[in-house]
Amino acid sequence: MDTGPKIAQVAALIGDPARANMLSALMDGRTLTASELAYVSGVAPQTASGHLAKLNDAGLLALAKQGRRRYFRLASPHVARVLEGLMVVAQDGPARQRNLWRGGETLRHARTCYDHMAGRIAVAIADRLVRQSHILLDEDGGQLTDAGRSFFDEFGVDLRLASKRRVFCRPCLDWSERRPHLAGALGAAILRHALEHDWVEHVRDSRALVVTPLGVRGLATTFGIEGAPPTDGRRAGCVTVPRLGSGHPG
Amino acid sequence: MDTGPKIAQVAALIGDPARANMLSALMDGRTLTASELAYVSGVAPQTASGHLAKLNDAGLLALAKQGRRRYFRLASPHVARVLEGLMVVAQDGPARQRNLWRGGETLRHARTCYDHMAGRIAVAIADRLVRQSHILLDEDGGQLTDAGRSFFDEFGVDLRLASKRRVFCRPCLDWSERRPHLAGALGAAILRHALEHDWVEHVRDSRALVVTPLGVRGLATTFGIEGAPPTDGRRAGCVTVPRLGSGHPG
DNA sequence: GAAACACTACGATCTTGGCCGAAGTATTCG
DNA sequence: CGAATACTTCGGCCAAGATCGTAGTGTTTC
Repeated sequence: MDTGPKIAQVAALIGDPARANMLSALMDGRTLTASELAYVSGVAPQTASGHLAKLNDAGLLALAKQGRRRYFRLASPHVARVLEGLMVVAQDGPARQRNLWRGGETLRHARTCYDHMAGRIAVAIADRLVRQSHILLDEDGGQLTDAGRSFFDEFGVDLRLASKRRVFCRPCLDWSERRPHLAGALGAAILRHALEHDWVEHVRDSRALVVTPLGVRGLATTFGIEGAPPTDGRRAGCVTVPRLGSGHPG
Repeated sequence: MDTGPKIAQVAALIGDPARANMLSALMDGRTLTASELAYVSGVAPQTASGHLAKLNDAGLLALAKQGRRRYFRLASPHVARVLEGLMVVAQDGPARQRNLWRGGETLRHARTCYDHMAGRIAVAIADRLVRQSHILLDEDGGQLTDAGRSFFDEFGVDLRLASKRRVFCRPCLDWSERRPHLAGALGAAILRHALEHDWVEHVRDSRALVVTPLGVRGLATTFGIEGAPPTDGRRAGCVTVPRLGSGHPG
C-alpha cells in the first residue's frame, strides 16, 4: 500500500558506492562483464558478484550469459532516467560545493548520456538549434519545427528510423552544465551521426567522448560551434560557444 | 571526477524507509511539519529530526521556519521526478511479483503525482484525450493539437497561466497502471480544475484523491469516463474505461 | 585430461548508521 | 512566570550489510 518502502528498496540499491559506480559505467548503454564492473567499481570480484546479483534480481540490470562470462546492461531506459535524475539533484543539492568540479574536464566537454550526447558540446548544439528555430525546447518538452525537419534532412540524419516508438525531441538536464541538452530520438540520431562520421570517439571504459579534428570542423560548419577538444591538461574548457542573443551564460 | 559516489550519496539518502516515506508524503507538493513527517514515516520525532536534517543538508528538502515549527517541502521538481522514476523501476523491476498490489485501491484509482493527477482516472483521461486527437502523447513527449486547444478553452481550463515556463504537455509513466498519464502544465491545469470544481478531494495525510459525486458526473460528461469512486472496500476497481480503438488493456 | 579463466557461494570480520530514551533549546499560551 | 508544545542534541544499543579470503562450479584452452 505504501509506496515509500518500494522506492527505498531501489534507492538503497543504488545508494551503495560500488553499485552506483557500476550503474554509472553502464549509463551509456554499453554492456560490460562482471569483471569489468568489478574493476570500475573498485571492489573484489566476489563482492562485485554479490552486488550484480542484487541489481539483477531487483530488475535494474539485464543479464546475458555468453560462455564463461556474464554481460550486464541497464534493464531499461527508466533506470537510466533515474540515474540522470539523481545526477541532477546530486549536483544542485548542496548549494555550497556547487561547481567545484575540477577534474573530469573531458567528461564536462562531451560524453554520452544513455543514447545521446551531453556536456558543453551537446548544450551548445541544443542552443544553436533553438536559436535557429529548428527546435523548440524547454525544461519539460520539445518539438521539431518544419524548418528543423528540412535542416536535418539536409544534414543527412535519418529521422524515419526513430519516429515510430519515440518522440523526436525531449530535453535532458545536463548535470555539468545545468542547462538542457537534446535527448529523445533526435538526440540519439545526432550522436549516431557524430559517431558514424568520426566526429567523436568513445573513450574506453568511460562515458567520455573526444572530439576529433574532423569533428571540430564538422561541428563548426554544421552548428557554428568553434573550439578544439580540451587537451585533458591545464587549458580546459577552451570551447567557445557563440554568443547567444538572449544573454545565456555559455 | 567519478559520478558514482555523488549519485550514491543521494540514493542512499532516499534509500532509507523512513526517509523514503517522508519524501513520498511530500510528493504532491504539500508542505508538512517535522511532526507530521515523523508520523507518516513511522519513527520517533528525534529520529525524524535527524533524517530531516540530512535531507535538508543534501538539498532534497526546502525548509521554512515559522514560529516553533518547521515546514518541509521537496526542494525542487527534480527531486519529485527522481521519486517518480524510482516508483516506475520499483514497479517493473522484480518481474515475478508484478501486480500483486492489493490494497491501496484508493491510491490506484486516483491520486496526485506532484502537481498533476495519476491513477486509473488520470490514465483514462489521457487515453480519452489521445483518442479524440486533442493531444499527441507517447513515452517521451506530448503535444497539444489545435482541436485540443479549443477543447480546453471550452472546458474552461486556463492555459495561458502555464504557458510561459513549461511545455503544456508531457507524459508521466503511471506506476500503478504502467501506462502514461498527463503531466506538465496541462496535467497541472486539469488537476487544478478538478479541485476547484470539487470533482476530487485530497485525502488527509495521503496522496490519494476521492472522486466526488459531482466529479463522477463531470468526468462522464467531459471525458466520457463512467464509473463510481471505489468504496474503499471489497468492490474495488469499479471504474469502467471506455473501450479503446487500438486494443489497449484498460 | 590438466590448467587457466570467469564467476559464484560461504563464512568471519568490521563498520555504518538507524533507533529511541533522556535531556536540552526555542516558542507559544495561560 | 510556569506549563505545554515543537523540535534538536547526545549517547548507547543493535542489526544490516559491505568486504574479502577461501573454496567451490562451470567453461575454455592447450
